[in-house]
Amino acid sequence: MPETRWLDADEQRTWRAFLAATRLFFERLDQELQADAGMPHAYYEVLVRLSEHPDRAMRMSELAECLGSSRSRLSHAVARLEERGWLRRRATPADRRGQLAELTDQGYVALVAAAPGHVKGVRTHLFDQLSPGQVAELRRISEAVVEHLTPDGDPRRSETRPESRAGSGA
Amino acid sequence: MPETRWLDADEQRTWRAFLAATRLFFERLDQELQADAGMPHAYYEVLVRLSEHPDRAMRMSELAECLGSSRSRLSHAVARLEERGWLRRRATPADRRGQLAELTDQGYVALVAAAPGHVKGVRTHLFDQLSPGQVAELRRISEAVVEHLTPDGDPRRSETRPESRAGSGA
DNA sequence: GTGACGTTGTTGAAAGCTCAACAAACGGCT
DNA sequence: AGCCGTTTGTTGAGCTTTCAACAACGTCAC
Repeated sequence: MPETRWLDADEQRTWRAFLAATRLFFERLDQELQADAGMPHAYYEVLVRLSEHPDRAMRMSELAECLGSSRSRLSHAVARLEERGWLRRRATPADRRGQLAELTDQGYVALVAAAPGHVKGVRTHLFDQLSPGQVAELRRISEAVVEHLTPDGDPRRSETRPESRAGSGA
Repeated sequence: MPETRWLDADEQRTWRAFLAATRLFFERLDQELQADAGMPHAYYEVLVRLSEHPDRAMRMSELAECLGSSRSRLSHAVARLEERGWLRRRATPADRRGQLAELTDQGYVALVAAAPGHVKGVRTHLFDQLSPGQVAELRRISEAVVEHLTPDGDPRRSETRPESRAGSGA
């Protein structure tokens, strides 16, 4: 086994700052969303992705993949969201294994109500704290990490274009 | 209520890349740590902080603060870690409310065993994917976000210096 | 068609986190 | 001393995530 290359003082500081920043940021975002809209960020993302897709419906597996979620997690989440009436499940036409998750009108309303506060949080706690150059660099950094951690041929990479913009923004 | 400033296409792309990167990265780190050392990253951090402190012991409240954790979360975590024999709780000398969390030898051994694999993960999945300039920028970005989200007078900001380096590295 | 293998989605249990409520102890004030 | 507000740490319930197991279906070779 090769010798361990420990983090030097600078790297250590970067690493801890990164840990603190992401933790503080995502916790804050989650708290705000929970308080304002009664849902965790993970659920919000489900609604967003559905709202951007034709018919506001998507196959479970496709949805899981573009969210970077496990099938199990999505299954549980969709069950909860269905209880609240924010989406419903339907069978797929061609594949009898498949399930479609479809956003309901009620779910769309909940999304539209939640979106402004959420976008405001993202701006206030992230973008507004950075210079334009830092935003650009953050994107390159993020894309490098995603590229590294994404298995080849993963469709997630080409799913990043904005689709319809209906009631989302984040 | 002021008009919502939605994310434009560029911001949207940055935001989604950032989401994907942090999710992929932290999930991977957690999986590796769970597989190699049988603990989630949150627990690993507890052991690290204790190992860096004099006597390998810290007050619960201080520990919670420097970890950016709620007292409740820490309490549950410490209970679990105590069950495994990786730390123990002791009363504090001067304050009868206080509890000290103290790393055991067994806990130290577990930490030393886990550290190399963890540091390797941090390098492989983060630092090695970035140029030196990007690492520096990531630090500035992170520190800006931390500064923004940290209540004034929060001691966390001055807790970032490397203490002893004993068996940690991350 | 049959069989082997991969895919899809769900389920239940265990683990971790959040939140609100709480008891115990501290500190300052009168 | 007594009182009041604050701090400390814990607890239990509820919720989300993980993990392994599973049933149902599709696909491909034969």
